Amino acid sequence: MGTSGPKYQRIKDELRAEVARDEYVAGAPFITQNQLHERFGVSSTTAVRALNDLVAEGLLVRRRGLGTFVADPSDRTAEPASAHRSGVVACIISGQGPYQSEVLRGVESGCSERGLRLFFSDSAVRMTDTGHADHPASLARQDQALHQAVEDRVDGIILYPVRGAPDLDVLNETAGTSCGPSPGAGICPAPSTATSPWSTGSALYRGAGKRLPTSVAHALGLGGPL
Amino acid sequence: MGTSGPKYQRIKDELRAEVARDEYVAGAPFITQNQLHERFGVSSTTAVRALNDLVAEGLLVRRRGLGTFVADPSDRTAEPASAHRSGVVACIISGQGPYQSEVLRGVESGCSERGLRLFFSDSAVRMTDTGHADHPASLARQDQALHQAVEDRVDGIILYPVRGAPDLDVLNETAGTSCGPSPGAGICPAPSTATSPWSTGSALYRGAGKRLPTSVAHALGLGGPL
DNA sequence: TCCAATTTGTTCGTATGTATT
DNA sequence: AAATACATACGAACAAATTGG
Repeated sequence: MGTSGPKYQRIKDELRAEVARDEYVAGAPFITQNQLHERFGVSSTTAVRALNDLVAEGLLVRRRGLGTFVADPSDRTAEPASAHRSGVVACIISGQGPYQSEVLRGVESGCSERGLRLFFSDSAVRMTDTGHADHPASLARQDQALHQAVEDRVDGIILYPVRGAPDLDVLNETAGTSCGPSPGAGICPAPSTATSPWSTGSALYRGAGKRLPTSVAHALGLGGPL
Repeated sequence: MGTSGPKYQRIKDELRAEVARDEYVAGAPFITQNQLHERFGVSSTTAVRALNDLVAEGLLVRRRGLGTFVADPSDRTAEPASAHRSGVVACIISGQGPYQSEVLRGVESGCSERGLRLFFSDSAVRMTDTGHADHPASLARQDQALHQAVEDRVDGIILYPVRGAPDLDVLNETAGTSCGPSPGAGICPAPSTATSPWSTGSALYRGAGKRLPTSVAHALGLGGPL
């Protein structure tokens, strides 16, 4: 299955990404709720909920008897997007041991030097007694944090991922979405030392060819340039 | 009555009117979706829709397992609403030792539980060699972080202040400013055990009489209610 | 004008999952 | 452990609006 969370959320994410990727023309017919229900294998109720949520967001317009359309960009609430920098970087870390604290300190100082604000969240969820990590729950929180970061239109995401859970799908999807109208936002994978490009620590940075600030990269244990 | 139209619309109108008539107390239990479904003779789906719409309007708050409540009057500005509540809390900590990490973890988890995003910044500046704190510089960073938090219109500020530097002036000033249009933002000082109200750990929270979520307060080592 | 097809709008009843007390 | 209450999801049905024959 996809990643996590409610179906209507995933549908919303997917559609948002597609609209951001300019796969639809404003004013042109979008998709019917029946197409949605077939394509995602959900009930009509769920499809309708996703569409209505996106209408509430101002992304779509639905006209009874006609269909569902992509809203006029002018009507879409203030999305200069690529031009405007939020000045915020999200840092999503799993766990708060000594090493993670070190990483966080480095990230904080790197952001502070550049006048960036820092969203911090910890995706680790520990089982009450054992102290062990609860991986499924942590993964869910990681996904949720990524999702929120995208919705907040952060300029960059520093991700210290949940152990042993690369989950490239979410990341790619996130990258596609966060990009918005600006072309070529890149995923900067960790260096080749890592087996998975996401297993050590990685960074998404918004904008074409944008590189992660070196001090931040260094804090993540990524020696070389990304 | 019977203003024609959808049932969920009529339910919304009725509930809106009742809230406006002050028939419910903010924070007090409102109605369950089951009560709605009985009282209006509609299905649960319809009741849920009405309630969720009112949540989107900022009039109600629903908490799973608890119930549906009337939102804080300060939070519902009758407008699209999202502009007023940022859903962000700033956490300004000095230093990142084991204890600070513990505090930060608690704050993060408290915020996460409530769907709040967390601005994190560390005001400690270490002298390159000694490892000692540079107090004047740290104080400056703390002030700057406070001001930025105010400018960002965060909903709350968690402050673990620079050691031995209460500096009530800035804090009071911050409190006054952070209030913005909403009157009576309060400073919630630490309990009497502390010599200075700001020496242990304190919290600003936006809105009149607003209290810090207990789990966050607990993470700050503030046992009792603020 | 009427009809038929398409598409959204609303509502129903039920079921299951999850969080809180 | 049980009761309560919200969260999500399903599938079906009918109503209302639009378009084109």
